[in-house]
Amino acid sequence: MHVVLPDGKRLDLPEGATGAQVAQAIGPGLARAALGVRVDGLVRDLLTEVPDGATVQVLTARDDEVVVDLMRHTLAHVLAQAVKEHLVAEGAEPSDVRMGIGPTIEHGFYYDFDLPRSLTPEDLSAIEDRMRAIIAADLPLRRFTLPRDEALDRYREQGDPYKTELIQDLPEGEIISFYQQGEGDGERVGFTDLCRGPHVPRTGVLPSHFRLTTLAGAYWRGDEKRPMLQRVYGVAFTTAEALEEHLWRTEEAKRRDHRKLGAELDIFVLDEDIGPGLPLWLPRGAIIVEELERLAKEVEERGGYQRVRSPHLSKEQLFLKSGHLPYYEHDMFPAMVLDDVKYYVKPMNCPFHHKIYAARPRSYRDLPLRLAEYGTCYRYEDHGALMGLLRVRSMQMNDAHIYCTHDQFEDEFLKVIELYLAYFELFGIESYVMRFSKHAPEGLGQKYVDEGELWRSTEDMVRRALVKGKVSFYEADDEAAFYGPKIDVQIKSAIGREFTLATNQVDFVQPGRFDLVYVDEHGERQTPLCIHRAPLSTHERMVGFLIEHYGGDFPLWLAPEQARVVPIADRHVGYANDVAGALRDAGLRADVDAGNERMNAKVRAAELYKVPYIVIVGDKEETARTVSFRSRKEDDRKGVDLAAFARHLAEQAETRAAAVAPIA
RNA sequence: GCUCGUGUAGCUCAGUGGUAGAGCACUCCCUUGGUAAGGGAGAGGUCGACGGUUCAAUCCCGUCCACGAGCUCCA
Repeated sequence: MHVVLPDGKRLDLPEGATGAQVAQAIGPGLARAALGVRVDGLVRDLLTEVPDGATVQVLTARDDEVVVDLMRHTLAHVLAQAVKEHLVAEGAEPSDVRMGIGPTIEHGFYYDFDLPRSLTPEDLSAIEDRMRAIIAADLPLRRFTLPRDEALDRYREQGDPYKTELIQDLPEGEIISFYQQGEGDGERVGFTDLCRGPHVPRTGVLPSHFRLTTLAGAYWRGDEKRPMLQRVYGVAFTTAEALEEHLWRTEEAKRRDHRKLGAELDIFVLDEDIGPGLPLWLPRGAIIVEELERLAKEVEERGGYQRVRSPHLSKEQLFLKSGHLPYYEHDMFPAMVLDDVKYYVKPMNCPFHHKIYAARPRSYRDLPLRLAEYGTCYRYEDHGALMGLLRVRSMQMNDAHIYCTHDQFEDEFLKVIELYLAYFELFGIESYVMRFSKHAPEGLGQKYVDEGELWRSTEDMVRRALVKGKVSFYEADDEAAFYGPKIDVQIKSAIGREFTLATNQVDFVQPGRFDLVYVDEHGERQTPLCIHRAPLSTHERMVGFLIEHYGGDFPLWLAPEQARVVPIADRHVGYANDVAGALRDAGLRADVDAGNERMNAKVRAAELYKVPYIVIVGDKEETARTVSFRSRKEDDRKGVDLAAFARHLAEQAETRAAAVAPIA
């Protein structure tokens, strides 16, 4: 057999040659440095046979970004071996230490275990020490294969339900590969794992720049009905600098965490007496929410939306009609019973808007009808899912429902997408992913209304609209709403957790259930389509996200306190009040710090509060009717005309400017 | 909801089987200072809640609640 090298040279090899033999044939130096191979573009390890005629490139430590994944994968096995050693050393039976899966993830790896006892954070450092010892021992990895039946017997004999199940899910006749590192030798246990690979050739090449980070529970195969395993997470890098940088970034992210900044900047609080997931907006937070609403109202007014208002409660029958009961009941607060009638707090505004649509006959001339309301909804989210403002139980939706004909759908749907893209541009949101969330046929009648044909045709319609609008997106099965497919905009929080921000959903179900109709140009009664949209998400989640996005350093229009005037001495308080008054007259939020403190302390306090403009006034300013300021937005200035300064800030705020031009 | 962890003053955190401390913040007094902490005094806590063990519990045990990490779920 032969392989082709990247430079086009042909290399003849004995039958069944592995990646290691390719490296050896090229040269002994390369053989020592080799960590893996790239076979026809795919990363493989040195232990696996290469196919005849393949193009093979030998990978070394220089191929950092590729081999780091091989290393992480092998580190997961080393972790598993270390955990096994750790527990066997304290007397556990080796067969009681069961392994789930141990894949590579972004920045590192994890491994899931079913163990005779719970691991504690103290165990982690002991396990880490054992991992380092395994690396120091430079154990060679050995790859071998077994036919599916033999592999199955092997794990059945060991009474291992997890690996048995994994193999059972592989197709009949499949050859199963295993990786083994080390032989049984005193306290060192040999470790063999069912694994597809690829791995580095020996543990000695693994970097010491790794750290076990967290201990957590994880359901076997991600299924909440199945046993919960113990998951150990680790991060690993090829250099100490990369590890340090990662740990530093993690710390930095914590400083941006909206829960921390939200408390420091007095934006919101959560109170035990009120309940989990029910945030209180402090005055400063309320300002941010109201600025967002002001923006949305302006934009929607231009977009032909009409504002409506609806109650927080309704009788059961409304939600039976809408289909929220039973499809959505799990997420609703339980009913309250009054005079033998059940009332529910609303989890969504749509049924109310449908009733507003139905409040009078509609003609095709009324469509598209766009009804907007930032209604407060309540959803009974799982305790464990709650997170600051990003996942709450009381939320104000940036909601609207667009009723339109099938012909109008594409246009309206794309207009909504354009709307939230315009918002993202305003906020400077660049890293997001559009997810086209579709149903899963097996969920029909359970998670999704049982209308298979309608689901398919609606999804096709959405896909056509997206393609026509040249929007880049990916498709995700089993992520739709119960009433139809949707577009979700996925973003990441400061600490890296992914969640949905904006959403745009199609509803082909509820208009029919509510007998919503319009009379078309032929006098026929037709059922409209409904688009649910929340381009600013919920105001809770949006503010939570924006706090992190800006690191608390809001653009002027969103800043709760836009300017703080600091008088240098008590005799300047009068003029400081004049300055604040002039700014307020210009429509700005400005305060005077008249407290009994030195100016330095006041400047510091304002800086910590991230006030965009700190205005300093003393004798010079008072005499000349000017201000001096330091700003988070532009260069510091002294002796600026007060009226010009007020105009400068007012213009920034009115235009919702991100960048600031200097004062003319 | 599940697994693990945490819970002491408004915040950040010490601490002990004999009912508690620091720094910052807060209040008052002195200081009137030109761009990130001037000085002093004072006030502030049922040590998350409820049970149990004990002569005695903030500390040990149990249950619950809240929060955190992750899983599941989701705007």
